[in-house]
Amino acid sequence: MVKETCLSCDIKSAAVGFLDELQLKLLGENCAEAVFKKGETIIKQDSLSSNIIYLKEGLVKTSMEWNQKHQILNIIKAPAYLGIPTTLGDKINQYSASALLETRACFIDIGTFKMLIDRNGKFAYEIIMHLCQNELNQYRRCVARSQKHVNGLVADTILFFANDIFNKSSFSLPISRSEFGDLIGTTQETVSRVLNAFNEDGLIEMKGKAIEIKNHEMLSQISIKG
Amino acid sequence: MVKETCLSCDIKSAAVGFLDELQLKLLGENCAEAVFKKGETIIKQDSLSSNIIYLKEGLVKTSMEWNQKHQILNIIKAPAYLGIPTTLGDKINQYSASALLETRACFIDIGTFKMLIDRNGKFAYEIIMHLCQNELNQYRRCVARSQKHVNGLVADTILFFANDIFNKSSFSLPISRSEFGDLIGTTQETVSRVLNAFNEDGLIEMKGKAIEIKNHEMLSQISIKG
DNA sequence: ATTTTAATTTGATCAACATCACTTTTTAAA
DNA sequence: TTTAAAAAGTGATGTTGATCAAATTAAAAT
Repeated sequence: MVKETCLSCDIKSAAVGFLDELQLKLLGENCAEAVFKKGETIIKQDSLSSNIIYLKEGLVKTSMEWNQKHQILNIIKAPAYLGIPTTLGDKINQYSASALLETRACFIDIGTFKMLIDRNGKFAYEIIMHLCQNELNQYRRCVARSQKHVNGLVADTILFFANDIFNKSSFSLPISRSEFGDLIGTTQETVSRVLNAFNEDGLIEMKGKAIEIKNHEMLSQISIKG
Repeated sequence: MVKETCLSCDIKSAAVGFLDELQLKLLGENCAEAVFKKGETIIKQDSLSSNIIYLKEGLVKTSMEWNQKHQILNIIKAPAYLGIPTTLGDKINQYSASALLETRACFIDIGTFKMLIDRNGKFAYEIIMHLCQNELNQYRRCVARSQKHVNGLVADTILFFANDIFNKSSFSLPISRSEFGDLIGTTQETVSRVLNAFNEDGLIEMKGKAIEIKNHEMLSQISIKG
């Protein structure tokens, strides 16, 4: 198998787009691609953080465990970086990441990543922008989660998958009811009840994991009102 | 009044510590210091974001408003940067910041800040580290807030002020009961009740805003158990 | 000093959602 | 195909903390 070089990669991140040929070569020599099946762990909380990860294809959740409970922090769709905060911010991984769908990921050596930040200001700036936007999103999620009621949060999540992840109003939910609960800070039972209520009311048409949005308008209303 | 130059500033950030003389001069020519009284707004949500702010002295809260309710995102003690995510991540400020105590702050021109990132890799790397650590803290706070009960959150907050902000077990709470509620996602009534219960039980000694921790051990237990 | 305004406390009631217990359905394994 | 195991649905009950209402205290303003 011929190793794909970063030079020829057609799904470069915005940051990598600013690297020159030499830097791309350096990156290519210090990264490795791996494929994760649905459910497989990519980053394990409490293990040593060792690589920056760039997702080329797939869908990933990040989650943090605390007192046996765990909470989903984020759902990340390729192409995107994964785990920069936990890799650069701490020696030990502060959260886990696992594949929600089959996922292809490049593992980039930290030393190389640091070197690129050091040598290429445009690269560094793109990484900074990315971190800033991430943090803003995190703030928004956190505020929503603590201020909206479950109906609003469930509506939010359905719209999130439809609009941001799958770009269509009909999709297969890539998470269980229990994970859905971990994402919005509630229990699987409550998620089940709310989803079924939405189904009854004709807002969505649902069979198992298959969801189709039937009333986008009403769902947005519920999302906004909370 | 003689303008204090960044060169002679003795509370430089770690990042600024990596700047050379020329870059320090550039920074000094493109920043301005201002003093905010307790309660004054430093960053206003929904206004245009225009400067990176470096806090030299004081204490600040950042908060996000949504549906008339607002939530405190963070309490930031000088010396520290303020508002990098909202300034670099969006044209419009996504959150507000206001002084909890009298605060001295340097306003740094965005263009200059970007230039420093571009020209000095060590500077950029320090900023990146700072953003990463911030994001990890934000994750922890968010998980705690949605998984702990109010007793645990109130205990957390008392310990936070004692350990991280004032470095002593006796201090004057720089926020109202209502702000305390916004910080942990509850109401002023609930905060009042819990604080008074802690007072009754001898965990703290409280008179108005003055708080003294009497039982550090027990408070930590409550904080951990949630 | 007195009035006004805001912050805090306290009590009573209520609603949202968790928890528990159990059934049903789906998926995976043997 | 059958069995086992996980996921999802449903009802009954309970708890936490919100909400509403009012009193008290503290802080500003005149």
